[in-house]
Amino acid sequence: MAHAERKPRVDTYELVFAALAHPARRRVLLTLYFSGGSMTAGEIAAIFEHAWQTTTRHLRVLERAGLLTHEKRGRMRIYRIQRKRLELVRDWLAHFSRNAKH
Amino acid sequence: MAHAERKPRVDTYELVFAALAHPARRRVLLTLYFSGGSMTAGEIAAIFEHAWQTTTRHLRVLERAGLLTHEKRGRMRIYRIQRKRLELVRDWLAHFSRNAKH
DNA sequence: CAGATAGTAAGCCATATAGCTTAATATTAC
DNA sequence: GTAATATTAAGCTATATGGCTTACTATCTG
Repeated sequence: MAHAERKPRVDTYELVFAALAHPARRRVLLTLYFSGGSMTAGEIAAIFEHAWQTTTRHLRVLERAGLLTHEKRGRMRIYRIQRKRLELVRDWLAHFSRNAKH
Repeated sequence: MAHAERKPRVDTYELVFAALAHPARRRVLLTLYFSGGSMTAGEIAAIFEHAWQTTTRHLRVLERAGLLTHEKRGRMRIYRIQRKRLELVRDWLAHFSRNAKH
């Protein structure tokens, strides 16, 4: 195996689709987007009824998938949506409109 | 099942995104599409190395999500992709290009 | 009819996921 | 420094998922 850094697309798809599989995580993305693209972890956690530690974990999943990034500002973490990453999904979907044999 | 189209969208998203979360299921859809839109259960199972019973289950998940339908033809089941259902995903993605406050 | 073929169903098991709770860490406020 | 605040980390548990294997059903062939 060649040396790292070369994330094959396949794995990326994997992370992204898995991340989008949970309703809470999709909601985080939507909320984030409609709130201007960035929110603190606390603000994000506040939209859910479940324990905020649970949200923390969802944020980690989203970040691993590249759908979010965060930045430390004092004692807060500001999460920012990475819209670009969502294009991966669009790309995948595009397969179904091209090169069709039918 | 010729009833209504009363399924709340939310649940539908849930089923579709969950179905797409597994690489084998995404692959089924792609293979099906690039093979002309329909294949028998056996042909689909043949593309995988895992037991075909496992594929059967994946097919069930995809069908529940509305991404496939099947039709009995003799002792074979012919699975057909429902491309239209994939538009749900596109619709969801579209949220991120509209009405932005930023 | 028997036997082969195409496929699903059901049950078992290991692992993953997503809640929870209880720390722990870091920063700001006093 | 101590306390409060913002947040993550770690560990527990229940449930879901996705493999497997072993039936079982239905259809076609002779």
